[in-house]
Amino acid sequence: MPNDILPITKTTKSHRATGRVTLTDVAQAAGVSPSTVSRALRGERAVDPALIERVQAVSAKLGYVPDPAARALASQRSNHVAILIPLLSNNLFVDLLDAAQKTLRASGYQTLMGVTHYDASEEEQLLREQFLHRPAGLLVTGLDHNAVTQKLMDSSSVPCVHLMDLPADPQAVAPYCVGFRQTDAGAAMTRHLLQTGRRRIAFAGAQLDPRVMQRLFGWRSALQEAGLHEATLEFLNPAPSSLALGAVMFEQIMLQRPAVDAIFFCNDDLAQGALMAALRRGIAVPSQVAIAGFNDLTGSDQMLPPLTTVRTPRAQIGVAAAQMLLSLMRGEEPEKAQIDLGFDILQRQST
Amino acid sequence: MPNDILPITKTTKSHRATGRVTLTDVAQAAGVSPSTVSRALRGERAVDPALIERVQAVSAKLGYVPDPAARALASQRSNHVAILIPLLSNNLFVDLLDAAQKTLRASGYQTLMGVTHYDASEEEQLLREQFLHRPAGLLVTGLDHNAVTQKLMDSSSVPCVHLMDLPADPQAVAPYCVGFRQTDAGAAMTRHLLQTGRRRIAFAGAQLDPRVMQRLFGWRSALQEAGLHEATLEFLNPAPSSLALGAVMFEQIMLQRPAVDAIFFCNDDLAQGALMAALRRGIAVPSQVAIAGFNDLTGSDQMLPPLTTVRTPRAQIGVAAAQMLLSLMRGEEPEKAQIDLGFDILQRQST
DNA sequence: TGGGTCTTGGACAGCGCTATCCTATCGACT
DNA sequence: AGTCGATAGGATAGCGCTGTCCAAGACCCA
Repeated sequence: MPNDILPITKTTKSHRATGRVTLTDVAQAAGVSPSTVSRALRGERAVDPALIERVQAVSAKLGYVPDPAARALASQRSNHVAILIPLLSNNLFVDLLDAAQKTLRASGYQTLMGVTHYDASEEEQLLREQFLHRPAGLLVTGLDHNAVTQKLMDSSSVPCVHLMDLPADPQAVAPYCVGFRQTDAGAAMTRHLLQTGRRRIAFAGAQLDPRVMQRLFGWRSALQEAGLHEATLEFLNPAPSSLALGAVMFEQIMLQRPAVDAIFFCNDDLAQGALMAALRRGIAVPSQVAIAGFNDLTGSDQMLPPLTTVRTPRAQIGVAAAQMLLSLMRGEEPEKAQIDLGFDILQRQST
Repeated sequence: MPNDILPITKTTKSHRATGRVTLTDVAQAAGVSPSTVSRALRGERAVDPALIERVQAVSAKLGYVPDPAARALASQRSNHVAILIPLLSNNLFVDLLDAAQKTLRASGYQTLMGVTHYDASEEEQLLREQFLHRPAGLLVTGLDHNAVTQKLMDSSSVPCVHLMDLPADPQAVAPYCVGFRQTDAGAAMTRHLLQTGRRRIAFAGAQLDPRVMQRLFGWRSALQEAGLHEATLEFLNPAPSSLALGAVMFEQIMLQRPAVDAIFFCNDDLAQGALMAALRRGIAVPSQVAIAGFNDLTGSDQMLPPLTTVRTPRAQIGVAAAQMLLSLMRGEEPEKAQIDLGFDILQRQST
């Protein structure tokens, strides 16, 4: 024999170096080609029912699990869904994330979370990073994005659903979105306060993100309608909202405009802080001043007095948006491109 | 010519079908081999500094971005880090997630979040799913896992850091973990209450996860030390903690044991709910009964009276655990396998 | 000056899948 | 019977990287 040098023996020639059970292993064990296994397992194209069953049995016996990385590389798409939210420190978004994540996972998708901190350039950067993973879909908060972000989304062909907001013009050929009309909600709460006989209704807003601004616009239009709007009743602070800030804003308002008879806070944490401050100062709520919040965050029903607020369907938004995205990812056209989940005025004792 | 059939013309033979700028494109443009580009960009092995610079310049000019899926497939590891937390509805874990996620992202890692709902089999299932993505590292809450989960982690060779808890025996050849001693914290708060002259100190716990139980043990041992422990002072409820539950438990305790002079709640949301209930009932805090909480959640300083609680370093835990994981993923051995970040008793007016 | 080590670049073979093309078989209809 | 189309399986070529092996040159010391 010319070949006197022993060939390097592959000790386990039937096994991959990685030790992983591959599609090929299943194919060999089932006596079919890898293509067939791939098709049988994915339900792609027509495969003989008996074969499908055999392949599934073999693959279960061997404990085969498809490799997402190989899949992503070969098919140019992954089972990731990116979700961009502004903050993790606002329960509102956490509820949204929780609901969306749960719904997507039930359909086999992995959620990639990104926190934008209300920063357009951070949003852009996050989107770029997420797109590298070839997400199958995208969930993004709000409708306002900078031009580059918008272009990234438009040119990517990744299905995208927007959360929380609805476009001002319902007729517009708009993106897919699930939410409610923030402006209407702001106006509705203001009208509720008017109905309870209030006449000097202040608006207290923090963070000043687009949704807060829309609530402000709603408040304005309702007051203008009633002929009661004054610019000096607007108290805006760009800092993130919190109980502590609510307390501070409350005291500031009572100092500057002692005659206000209602304050509409743009978020419940502010309103909760205000309620606590009122308690400390001995200011009677609602007899001296009514206090209203927004979002019905946890604890608002436990306040003294319990807080009147706007109940917003954030968990439902998360679920509905995820479901819409799921159908888009299946290549279907959802029944409605825009879903308005509405809101409720939750009247409690603070107004 | 025998070949009278025109060959299918590759219209853009220099471009990939996907249109993506690949490593090979960069290599050609820079006049080097793909291997060299790969090495230059990753800082792997020694490459001529001048070459590195040229490759970087070319790659920046072409806008090259490595494909994570291809990378994961070829190298058998990804830039994902899996993080398992029990709940998203407890701010404690959200803070942890936020901090860890931020730290990891700064080093180029993508966070894959998993929510276990305190369910061992869900934890196991999540871990299996996450492992498919070949995470570079794993962050997991607590030290208690079922046998299968433990085996999965042990046999995976994925570096893993445990959050929040420390093993009872500091000498044990233990896993990597960052947290503080829950038992000590429970005992410390109890001793604080004893120091303020309280003698009938109840413990109110919800959720009853391992950390709550350790706080309970701390409370027990401190009271036993003082000869003041009674089993009937323990009020435990497996429901998730919330303000509403805190209010209910408070009223229940005041009804069953009207003579208690202090209640130590296992979490601030319970304590906050209790404080609100006391306010509604006109029960004086702290003169009739002192109330203490745990975790210093947002709003505890705004209560009436402000809540005495244990400040726990959850954000720091997230950061430190992420940093420890980063060094493990670099293949380094961290200075300490266990980091105790301690806690503070935050005395406010409720005790 | 000769052999050894160290350094640096390239060639090449996959990683585990999917998509595309191709072939064989079957039935139906002219 | 012959042609056509539809159906179901297989062969093959990548997807875009990395890890391993190899070779060429630089460097060093005796």
